[in-house]
Amino acid sequence: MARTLAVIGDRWTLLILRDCFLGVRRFERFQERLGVTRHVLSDRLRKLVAAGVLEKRAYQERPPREEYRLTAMGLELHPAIIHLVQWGDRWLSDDHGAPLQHIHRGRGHRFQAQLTCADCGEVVGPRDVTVAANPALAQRLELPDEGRSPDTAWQQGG
Amino acid sequence: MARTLAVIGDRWTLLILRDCFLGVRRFERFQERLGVTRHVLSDRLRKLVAAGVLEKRAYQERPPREEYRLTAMGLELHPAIIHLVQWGDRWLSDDHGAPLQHIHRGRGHRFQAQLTCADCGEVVGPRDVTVAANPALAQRLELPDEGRSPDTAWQQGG
DNA sequence: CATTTAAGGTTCCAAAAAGGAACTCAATAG
DNA sequence: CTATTGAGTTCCTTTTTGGAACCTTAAATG
Repeated sequence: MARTLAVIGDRWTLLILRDCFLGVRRFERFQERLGVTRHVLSDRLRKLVAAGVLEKRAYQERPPREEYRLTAMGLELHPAIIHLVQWGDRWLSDDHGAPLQHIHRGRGHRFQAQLTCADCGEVVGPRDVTVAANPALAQRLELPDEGRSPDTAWQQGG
Repeated sequence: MARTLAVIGDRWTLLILRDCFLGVRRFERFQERLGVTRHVLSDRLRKLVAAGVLEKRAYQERPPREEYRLTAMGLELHPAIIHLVQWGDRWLSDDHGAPLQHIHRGRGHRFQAQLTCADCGEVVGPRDVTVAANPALAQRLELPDEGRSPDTAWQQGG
């Protein structure tokens, strides 16, 4: 998580990426849509390119103009971004609901995100996922132990 | 997305919530695990409680001691957090891989997150989801139009 | 009784990041 | 020759962080 946040964990980066998924590619468009200062936008785009999340390519040569596109790495942020957006739509909407709805293309109905296990296809909730130390590594990280195992410790019981 | 980021969009909040899902509940534990300054931690916890993502409850009265737990709202961030963690594990791991692995409890195998449609159960990728203006709202937001419709504009097509 | 320990914070000041507005550069349009 | 567009930089002010010390309640120790 710390690694992920080092790349996308600041006030603007996820908004930039969200706009990328909506088709925005150009500096001026990001700037006018987000209201971020040009300075910060320039910095964030440069870092995203350096991290491999976006790539910069010329879309014309005279005059030289550049655009930013999601790489394969960037495209794989899609599930996380969808879930974050839908969480906000669900819990933080004002009276009228979200301004945009997600649609499942090819099916035509509304798209509601759901987390499943790629191996067995089951829908999973928070209590269905637990963690284990990577056997390939020495134990670098001590898990907290306040009398419960970590897999149940999040529960509201008590 | 802007609404979501107003709640969870800073350098520390998602790390705090990740630790919540790992069973951490107490101020001191967050502080020692994350290395965040007490000042910032105090501020973030207060804001998360105010937003309804965490709740503060006493776990003993003499001396008074408090702990922080995920609410229903907070628990629903689980899919987003899982996806973010797995994205980092996949794209940003050093040579040895992630320190922790996710396990599908009750199945016993590794858990690999996958985004599906809650309506029809299909696995969906970036190109399967599109957006439409909420019909219940006037069109407040102009989508970018650089010669493509937004649903295909993200594609790498040349 | 004075001291120490523990949890859960505040306060204060220096350093880093973000906001705002103007300026640059290259090329094309009028 | 002047204005415009796209994509940035530069400079300066305001906000946020980081670091370290201090405070409070209450029990435990000597």
